[in-house]
Amino acid sequence: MSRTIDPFTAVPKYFQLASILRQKIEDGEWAPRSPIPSERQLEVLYNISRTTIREAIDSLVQQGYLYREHGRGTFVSPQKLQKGWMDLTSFSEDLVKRGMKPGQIIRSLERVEPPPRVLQRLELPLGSTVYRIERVRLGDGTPIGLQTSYLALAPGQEITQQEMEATGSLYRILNEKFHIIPTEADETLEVTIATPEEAALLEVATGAPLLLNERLLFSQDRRPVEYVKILYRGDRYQYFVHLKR
Amino acid sequence: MSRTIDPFTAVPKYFQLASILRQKIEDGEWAPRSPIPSERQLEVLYNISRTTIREAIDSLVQQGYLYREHGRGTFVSPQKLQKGWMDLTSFSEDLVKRGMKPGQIIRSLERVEPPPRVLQRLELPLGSTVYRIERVRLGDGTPIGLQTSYLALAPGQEITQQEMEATGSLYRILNEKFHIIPTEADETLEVTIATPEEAALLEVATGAPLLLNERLLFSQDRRPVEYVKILYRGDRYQYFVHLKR
DNA sequence: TAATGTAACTGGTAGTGACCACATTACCAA
DNA sequence: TTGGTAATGTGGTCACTACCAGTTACATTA
Repeated sequence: MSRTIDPFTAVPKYFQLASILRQKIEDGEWAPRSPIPSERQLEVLYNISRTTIREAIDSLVQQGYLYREHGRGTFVSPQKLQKGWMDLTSFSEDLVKRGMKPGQIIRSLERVEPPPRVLQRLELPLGSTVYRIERVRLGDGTPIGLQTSYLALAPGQEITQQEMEATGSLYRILNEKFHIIPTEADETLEVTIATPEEAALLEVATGAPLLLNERLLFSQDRRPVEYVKILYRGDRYQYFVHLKR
Repeated sequence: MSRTIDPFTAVPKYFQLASILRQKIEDGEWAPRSPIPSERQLEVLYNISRTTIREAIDSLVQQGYLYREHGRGTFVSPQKLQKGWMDLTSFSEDLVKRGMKPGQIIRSLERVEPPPRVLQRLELPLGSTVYRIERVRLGDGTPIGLQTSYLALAPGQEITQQEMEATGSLYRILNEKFHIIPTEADETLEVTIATPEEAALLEVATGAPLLLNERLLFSQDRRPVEYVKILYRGDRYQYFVHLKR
């Protein structure tokens, strides 16, 4: 891990500095609620202008690593060890955190013409086709959720079952293969009752209470990318979000 | 509505500019996905340095009003008309958006010694007292949710029933009276079953499915401020979040 | 002793000037 | 027509400078 700034690399200095500072925080070198060196001290320490220092600190404040107090200093946030929200809404990571082994059964993976409601959400013209992925999500081998994803991929942009099984993460495929970086999402949650079909797949009684989670994912430029509907077993799942403003 | 920058006010120029730009976006003066004037043009238009221009634009990008494209320009985000998340997690605002009239019955409002689990969440020593507010939330006059808030207020920091009824918003009181600005929150949602007492208050059958929402609110410096538990009627409530990363 | 004021910190705001990296366009040559 | 290329306009990065606005500690004063 670099402890000094390399002025010759293509990596911006503010980014390098932010990495160095983040490292010190994560290593526990700076304790929570303790002040980091003042901006003018950092100026001397790393031989960087205050403009750049502030840019680095700004980004860490934004990410929740630091907080500022006018006239007093900049302090280390008591960290909750949480990564970005994408990790948290990633089903697999989520389960691992709860000490369960994630798994999935891919029920279907194909290009389809979805219900008009889905097209409307994805802001696509009527008659468009999208990629649909139906999965049963497992925790320690037993069903936990029933997930249907609709991806706004142009014809020609395809995902194979091998890719899904190899990476396991749909978001990694979106990122690496199609250069789509999800940045925002709208989610709703409500309670519903299991239909006979859903009950069978989730191995619960018909009429059992379920948690219904719908998500609309947006990319960098705010274009809708994915519409997902997930039905969770009410007795085996707890939804978690971390909100920042 | 200020359409020009006042250099003499205490309000920072970047903030004034951000307000002006936000206004133009909200008024629809600039269409979604259309470019706003370039940073160099704004420099001339408002007689402000590019440093300040960028600071204003940065904040609007952060808030989701604009997005940048390197080499092309800065563009208006297709807005979903959503304010900050605090407004959305505010029960009243939430209901209004759905076309219902919000209401509440304050069942109790007092300083108590809460269960140890609550103290632990609020990072307070055993034996501490907190402010507890129990409310029934109404939509169009009928019960929708059962809310219990625990506030980490020091003895002496009190809230009166009149204040609660006058402002209606707990967060406004926190902000204006105690200068506490909530900036982050952890929330969980899960499905539960109504106990007889809960069923009576919510006017549903015992055993009816409910949506249980727990929230831990943090202030600027990441100190836990409020722990809330809300039980929603499963048939009358849908939880909504907007996520950014 | 207690009040107070001031100096020396902290982060916050703002301007200027320079150069880099990327995208688009117009134009020219093959 | 095609393909390269240079000009130009965009946001991205960085340095240096100046002053404002809170906070704190300590010396001074009443």
